Amino acid sequence: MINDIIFLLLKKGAHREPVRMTTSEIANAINKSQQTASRELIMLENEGLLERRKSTVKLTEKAVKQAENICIALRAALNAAGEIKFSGALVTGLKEGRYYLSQDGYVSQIKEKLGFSPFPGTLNIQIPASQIEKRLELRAREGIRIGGFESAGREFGPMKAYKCRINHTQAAIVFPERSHHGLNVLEIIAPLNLRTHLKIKDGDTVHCEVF
Amino acid sequence: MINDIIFLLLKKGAHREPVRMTTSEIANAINKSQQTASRELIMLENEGLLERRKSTVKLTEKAVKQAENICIALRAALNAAGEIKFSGALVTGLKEGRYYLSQDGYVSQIKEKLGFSPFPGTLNIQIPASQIEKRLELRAREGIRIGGFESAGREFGPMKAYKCRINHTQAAIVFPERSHHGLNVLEIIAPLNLRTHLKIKDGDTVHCEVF
DNA sequence: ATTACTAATTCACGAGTAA
DNA sequence: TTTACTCGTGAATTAGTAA
Repeated sequence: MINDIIFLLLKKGAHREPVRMTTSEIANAINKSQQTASRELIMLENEGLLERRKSTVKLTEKAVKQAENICIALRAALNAAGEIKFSGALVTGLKEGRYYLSQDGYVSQIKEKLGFSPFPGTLNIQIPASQIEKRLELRAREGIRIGGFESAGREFGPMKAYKCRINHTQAAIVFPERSHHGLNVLEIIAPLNLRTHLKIKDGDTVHCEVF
Repeated sequence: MINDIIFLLLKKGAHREPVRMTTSEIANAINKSQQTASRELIMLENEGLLERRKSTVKLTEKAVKQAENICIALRAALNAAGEIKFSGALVTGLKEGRYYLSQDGYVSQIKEKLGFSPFPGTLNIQIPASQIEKRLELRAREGIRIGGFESAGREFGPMKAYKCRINHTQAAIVFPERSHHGLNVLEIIAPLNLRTHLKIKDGDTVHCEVF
């Protein structure tokens, strides 16, 4: 899964700068013999995961990448558990949603991957700071990827979507990869105009349940 | 380090509800023989990391805690690289800081572990939503633990502290384990009255650099 | 001192199979 | 079916040393 020595070196900061550690010290730290530590270091070196220079060790970029991937996978697995619900006040956005959601590049993907044709416009929900951790948690989840594309010389970035219900109506939260909003605004897309359909206006509290 | 089977079960959501998986299926998923999977499951069961009931498996609280700790340690090690800086507006808190920081249980520990005698009062900095991710990152780091205690029949919870500089003056960020503040307020303690020392007032932008 | 080789040992693995 | 036992094999680990 993840190598003990790499984990140890990570904790010692060996991905930042070379760390002075003998094979015996490493062996001691991982509860193995000096011989095992020596052998493993040779193997890790051959795999290109670390570099040595007169009894200093430094992790390579490759090792860090590998550790990061494991970390992300673990986090996703651990979090994939709980239901996520938000509630916040309806606010008016910058009206760009209408423009983006009239781009066929987005529309066709949303139809295909989310199963509805989006109303041209986003609903913006301002969530309190207490829900921001949940927002980060959600974003760490797998989600549905809407790819970016180019159209009329302009570039449209990719985004991630999560199916949800807004006051019990089918919708989706979208996280554009390059968003103009801060962490406290959720952007919602839906097959119809939620404002008129749900009879809601700015300031009303809106509930959002991810599934 | 982290067990393949536990990782697999986590991905299958076995920490939420019992998951139906035979030893052969598990063996297949981790590229081992059915016999090895069986043996490992027995061992994990003996260690109290999972429970079985007619070919369903469920991870225990202990297993989840263990995985969480590994995840946090990994994240902390990986992130330990970058400097963390905050900047935000000085705000007035609930004035409880003064009360807490006159408790000898806290004062003596702060003297010992942070190396200064705290001015009785906290400085509260309101950070923008864009810095909340950094705040979570900081909290995932090791930090200096200030233990909880009881005094005069009242319970004082533990907290974590991180040495920092406020506008170049020595101080520390504290995270009470049970905080009244949301994620957007940082509480700072220092050896002197920072408001008068730095000549700052509510609304002024304050810079905080962790090291 | 430290590292890494070779040889001895131990322990993890999977085949076969019973329950 | 599935699970888990025994046991032979070999890979992983350590002891003993050389460099």
